Amino acid sequence: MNNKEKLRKAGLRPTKQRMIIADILLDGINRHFTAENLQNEINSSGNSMSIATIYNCLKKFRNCGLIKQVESSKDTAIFDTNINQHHHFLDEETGELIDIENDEVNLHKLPKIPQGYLNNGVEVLIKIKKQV
Amino acid sequence: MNNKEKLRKAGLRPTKQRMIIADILLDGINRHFTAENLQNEINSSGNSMSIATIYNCLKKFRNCGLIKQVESSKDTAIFDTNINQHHHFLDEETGELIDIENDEVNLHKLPKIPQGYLNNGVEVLIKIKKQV
DNA sequence: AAGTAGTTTAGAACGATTTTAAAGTAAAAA
DNA sequence: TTTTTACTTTAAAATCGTTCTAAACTACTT
Ligand SMILES: [Mn+2]
Ligand SMILES: [Mn+2]
Ligand SMILES: [Zn+2]
Ligand SMILES: [Zn+2]
Repeated sequence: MNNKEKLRKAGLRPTKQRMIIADILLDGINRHFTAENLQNEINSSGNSMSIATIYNCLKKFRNCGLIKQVESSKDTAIFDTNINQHHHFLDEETGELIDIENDEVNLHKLPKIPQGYLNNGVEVLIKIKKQV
Repeated sequence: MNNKEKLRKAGLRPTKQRMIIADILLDGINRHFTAENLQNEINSSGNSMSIATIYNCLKKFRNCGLIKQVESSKDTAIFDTNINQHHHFLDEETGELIDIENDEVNLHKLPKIPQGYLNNGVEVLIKIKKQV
């Protein structure tokens, strides 16, 4: 399925801008990135785009499940092209995230989900720091 | 150990403002809160404090390990008085966090820590959503 | 082709957080 | 105790990521 079809299937009009972003993000290589990172990639690819459009687009892509947003205590939103359930290493010093595939973690015992709620995904974060 | 001693031990001068905050946060009851939540509690206690001081203080407390900051994709920082290693349920709709004690989770299989790094803490986040 | 609903954009606005710089306070030195 | 020093608090301004506004544009439908 090409990117135009992916956008259509997600219910999004394949505009020029969304195609530019899809071509960058949906190339099968997983990455963690900010809106500014993406704008730099867009610029490097010889295109340009308003930051408002980039935010609009990332929000749409996220809400359609084409990308994810990572939980982060940094003040800049971090997005993730790996939409499979997976986990992360986090170097808190640098903010660097490294993917951990789902089958590399095994949760043996899980607490009971609170009354009236459903489990909607489990994420493991392993904080790491550089060895001295 | 009283709060004045706790601050001294953490290397912080026990100023009037830090004592007011310590009296609210270090009462043994665990909570998740924002800077604004804390300012409201300070006001309710008959005191008042500049928001800059509240941020200064929260940063110092966090860096000293008296409180933690939670990983969150919301744009407002969320702090946690539970400084033990523990986990969370997160209702993504409301942002509500519920503590999971460390012994309620058992990680059977963990990936190898990347070369040159040390494990610096594991956090499990269980996203939950209200049952329909 | 014409209509319409959705999209892009520059720039303004917003909200959380940090910075500034001056006044105040706690601890150390005398 | 007084003096000195470094640290802290504050209001206000600045900063920065993100969202909003409203006008121009474009994709899709009729
Ligand atoms: Mn965040
Ligand atoms: Mn912000
Ligand atoms: Zn990832
Ligand atoms: Zn907690």
